[in-house]
Order: sequence, then C-alpha cells, then structure tokens
Amino acid sequence: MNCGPITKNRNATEAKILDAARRLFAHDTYDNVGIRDIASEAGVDSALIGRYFGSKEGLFLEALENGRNHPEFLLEGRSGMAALAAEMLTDGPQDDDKLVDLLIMLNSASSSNAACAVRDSIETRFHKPVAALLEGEQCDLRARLFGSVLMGLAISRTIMGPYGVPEHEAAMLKDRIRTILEDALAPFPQPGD
Amino acid sequence: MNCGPITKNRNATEAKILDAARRLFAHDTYDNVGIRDIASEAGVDSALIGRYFGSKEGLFLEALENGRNHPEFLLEGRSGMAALAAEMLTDGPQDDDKLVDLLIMLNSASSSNAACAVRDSIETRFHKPVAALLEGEQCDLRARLFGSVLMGLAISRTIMGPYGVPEHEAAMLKDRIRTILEDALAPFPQPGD
DNA sequence: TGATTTTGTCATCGATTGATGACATATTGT
DNA sequence: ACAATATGTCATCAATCGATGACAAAATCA
Repeated sequence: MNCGPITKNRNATEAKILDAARRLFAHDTYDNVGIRDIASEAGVDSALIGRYFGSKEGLFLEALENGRNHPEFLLEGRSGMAALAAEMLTDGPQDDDKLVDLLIMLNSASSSNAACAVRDSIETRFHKPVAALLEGEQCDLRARLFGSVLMGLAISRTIMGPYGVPEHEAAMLKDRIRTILEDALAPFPQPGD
Repeated sequence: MNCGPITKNRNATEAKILDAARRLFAHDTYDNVGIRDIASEAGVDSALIGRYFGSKEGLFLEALENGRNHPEFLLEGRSGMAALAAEMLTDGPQDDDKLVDLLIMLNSASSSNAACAVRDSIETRFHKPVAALLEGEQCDLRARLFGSVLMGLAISRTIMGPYGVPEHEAAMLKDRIRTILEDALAPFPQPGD
C-alpha cells in the first residue's frame, strides 16, 4: 500500500481544490469565498488555483458543473422530488452531496459577480430538468416557482441555521415543506376545469 | 419658495444618503454595494458616509431600521399578509416602500459580512411580529417557514428578474403564491384533531 | 546519473475596498 | 464684517482581492 506521503500529484491536488471549493461555496457566497480560503482549506498553495483552473471563476464554474448532473432527487418524479427536498432541508448532514449541488447554486445566486454563471446554471441544470418532468401548462413557470421556494428554504437554513425543532415535530415540518413544494409544482387550474 | 440650490444641509444630505442606500441595498447584496456607489447614487462625497453614519455597516443598519417598523402587510392578518406579499412579488413597482424593507433584509441575508445584523433584524423585525400574529402551536416555526419562502421568492425575483408571465396568467401565479404562503403560516395538525 | 518536464512555493503586482485626516468652503452667531 | 462652527472635498491610507511571473523541488525519462 503506497500510503506514504506522495508529495506531488496534479490530479490529487486538483481534486483537493475542487473538493474544498465545493465545500466552501456551499456554505458562503461567491464573493465571500477567497482563493486563499479555498487553498487553505485544501492545504495547497493559492497560486495553484490560477494555474489549474485559470481563475477563481473557472474554479467556480467547475465546482458548479462537477456535481452529479441532474441531482438524484430530480429523477424521483414530482412528489418524490418534493419529499426528498423536504428531507434534505430539515435533517440530514448539510454536506450531503445532493444538497451541495443546490447550495452552491443558490448561495451565490445573489453575488452579482457570479450571477451570470449561476443564472445560467440554475436555468440549465435546474429549471429545465425540473420543467421537463412536469406535465400540463406553464411548466417553466411552475419549475421556477419550485426553485424559488427551494432557494429560500436552503438559504434560510444556511444563514439562520437549521430549523431547531424537536424530533417528533420535525415530521410535521417535513410534511409541511413537502406540501408547499408540491403546491409550487402543481398544475394551474385550466379554463376547462 | 426657496427652491434655489441650498448648498449645505446636513439633514438633507443624510436623507439623500439613506435613500440611496436603501435603494441600492434593495437591489443588491451588502458586499456588492460600495460606499462609493451609494455616494454616487446620492450625489454626495463618499467621505460623508463615514462622517455621518460612522461606517458602511452603520449606514446599513440605519437603512435596515429606517423602514416603517412593522411593514404594513403585517397588519393585515394572516391571509391578507400572504395576499399582499403575493401581490408585491409578482407585479407592482419593485421600489415599493413595503418591498424595500423586505428586500434589504432578504438580499443581504447571505452576505456573511452583514449576516449578523441581518439575522438579528429578520428575527426582531420580521419573525417575531409575524409569529405574534399567528395562533396555535409552533408560531415561531411557522413564521420562519413563511419568511424562508418569502425570501426565496424575493431573491429569485431580484436575481432572475421578474416572472415574465402574460397578463391573464399573472392572476393564477399570484393565487398560487398566496396559497403557498398561507400554507407556510397555517397551523400544524394537532394530536387532538 | 543527468537533462527535461511537471508540480509546488514565494513574492509581488494592480485594482478595489472601507476608512480617515487635512484642507476648503459655506453657514451661523456675534 | 469677522470669528467660530458646521458642512463638504480631496488625497491618501492600510487591507484585501485575484492574478501572475520567477524560482525551487520533485518526478519522469533517457
């Protein structure tokens, strides 16, 4: 087992950087995460970020698109999607891979420096896939509504801390969140109804 | 009428700064709004911000607490609150005073530099008053849920632009948002139900 | 082993930020 | 009118940011 201190390895270093970046970007804004923070978290020199990823923005984009394309909960159908989201937002480790993808997008959405990239990413990797799962009219609008609500829940959890609810009430909260998210996804009443 | 160019007037200058600050903070993050931006928007020298408000953070706090205490829609009862929020978030001028108070809080919630102040403000000036209007159990939790959803809707509107929906579908969207917000506020089912 | 390339380190750049003291100008009070 | 104060302007500071070139060390290959 070559577990000794393999000192120089580009692939491993890139992975460490990317990992650290995803971890930090999931907990703070694009502007508030510096390349020195990332480098420090990754245990490498900050110059390597520029060398391997071109720029901070390049690293951010990589971190943004490195997640599993189409987060798993998108594959679970409409109500499963809401249920899983509710589950993730109430308990579960905040570093859950499924959440990280979302949080990276959502946290930095309001950083105007990254807004363009984030907006594209949200549109391409979130709204579109979600809308594609829906039936009926106004799929895009309903997908966006779903995303908006989810964004609020995620940011609130990140900023104000987890909802501190006793065990037996957490189930009710999850149910409520699930209801809300399903509401956001539900078709609008049609004239013919 | 003394409408001539009254050149030096501290009160008027402070008001101009505060106005500009509220306008800018309502459209962008705390970190992304510089004191030079504010000064430029207000048409004054940036040094006056430090002189009159102590620091950028001082100005931000002032802008945060300068709003009408208890936004009007908080006085309308639970369903009126949701309805008004839906109205504000879908159409209406984005500079509506009632919205500005909210947007200042919500936009900068994810800026860790202002997070502490914003968290306090959201807690004191939003969650608490909302919770006080509710009946039944878990008022604090339901108020926070309401705030979370509202935050998502507001940020989404700020970042991704207004929901571009045709006139006759906007009503459905407003209805849906109102439903969602009322859901967030509704009491949890009790064991005795 | 010695030459070459890859990988990591360090120092520093220019730009930007919030902040502040020195100075100029207007207002106020006598 | 003149001094005293209040208000506004300007230049500049230290700190931080992302970025980058010069150099050192390790890995690779002949």
